[in-house]
Amino acid sequence: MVRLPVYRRILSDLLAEDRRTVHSEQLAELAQVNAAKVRKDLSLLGSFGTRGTGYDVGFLLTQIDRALGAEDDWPVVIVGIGNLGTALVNSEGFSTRGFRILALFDADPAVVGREVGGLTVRSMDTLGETPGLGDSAIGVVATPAGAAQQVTDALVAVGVRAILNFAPRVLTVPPQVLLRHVDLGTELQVLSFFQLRRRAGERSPAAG
Amino acid sequence: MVRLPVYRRILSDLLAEDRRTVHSEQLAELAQVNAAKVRKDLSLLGSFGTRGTGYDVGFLLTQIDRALGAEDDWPVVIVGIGNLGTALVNSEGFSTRGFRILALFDADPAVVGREVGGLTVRSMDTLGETPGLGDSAIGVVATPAGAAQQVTDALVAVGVRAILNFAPRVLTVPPQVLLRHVDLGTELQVLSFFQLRRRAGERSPAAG
DNA sequence: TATTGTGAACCTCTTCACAGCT
DNA sequence: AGCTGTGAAGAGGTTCACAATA
Repeated sequence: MVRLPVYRRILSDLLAEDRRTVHSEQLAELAQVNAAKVRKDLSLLGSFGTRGTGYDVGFLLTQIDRALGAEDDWPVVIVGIGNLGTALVNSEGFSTRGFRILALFDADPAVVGREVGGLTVRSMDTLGETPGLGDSAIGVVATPAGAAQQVTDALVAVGVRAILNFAPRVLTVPPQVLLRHVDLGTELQVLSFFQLRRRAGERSPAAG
Repeated sequence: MVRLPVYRRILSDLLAEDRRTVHSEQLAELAQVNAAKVRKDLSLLGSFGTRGTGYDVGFLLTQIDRALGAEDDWPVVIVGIGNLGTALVNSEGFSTRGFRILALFDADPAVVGREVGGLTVRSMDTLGETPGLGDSAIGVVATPAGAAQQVTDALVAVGVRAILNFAPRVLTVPPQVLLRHVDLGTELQVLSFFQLRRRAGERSPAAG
């Protein structure tokens, strides 16, 4: 389920605040969804709640991690170590929860050799020599739009079967490759679209 | 519709390649969706296709822009000018299509005063003095997790009614504020989740 | 002929509502 | 009494399939 990572984030925050238990209504409010949905989602993992009390935060977290494969080992390679790539390297979520950054690549000779987050940035043409880069690896594209497709092809060529694209360019991949696109500008557009619709609703409540 | 920005991105790329027309099947493949869905989505905007031919790329782009409010003016303020914030400032999608970066803020005195993308980073306590910061403004939170809620409260206090959160922390906002969360680590988890499920399906095809 | 636009069927996700457990 | 887990109803989104049309 696509909402599990959201619950995970919430539970993790709750745990940091020493909250031991939580019930579906509270989770629902924090996740901006309906309480029944939370219960249904969580019941998919098994019956981990206690009637009358709620869910044990720590235990639920463990169960979600299991479901998300966070106990597996997912090697990650990041291509394009500009501002965005650097932000990703240093982002907590990229080196925990089963993910392990294997190598960083960049085409720019000025960037190659630089140390970022404890790893040395390597030249793109050494991609094929990366040890541990099997078909379970996830490739992250954080290059400018112009280089994105070429980089993607290179990743696919060395056997990467899952790609997370942050470049503002539509990519094409063979059918066996899983592709997910996060366009930062798109997110902004989605937000303004909802805001627009909401305002329209305010002006003409009958339409709601 | 939440897919319009995706079509927009594709059309924009096609236009850059001098493609003048496109039909629903092609759009569908690039957007990784079904052709009927594309047609239904687009027909919502009006009847802009030509039977037997397809859609005019440039014209369709204009129509999507109109629907997305890209002809409106959306002032954007970004708080947290680290690697991620800097990437956002420089990202094409944040200064085009109706968006206009109004001001940049950071709490770190070492960052305040620095020039990023043609704008001078300002101190957080000057937030309230930003001219043009009405209730149509969008606030972007790109701070570390620890500062995110506090920054959000400050944005809400000065009248911002739409917030895009990139910090890995669940935020709470009053009901009248629109909140959207992009957690970069979450995206990675969603990808690995699908990959996990796909592999499970390969091992036991009966389950699919 | 090629492709759109769309009613209708279908399906999946969401929400309700409550029995069942603690 | 409080809250989960879930069948059933409902809503919304997706896909089919084809008439309409360039």
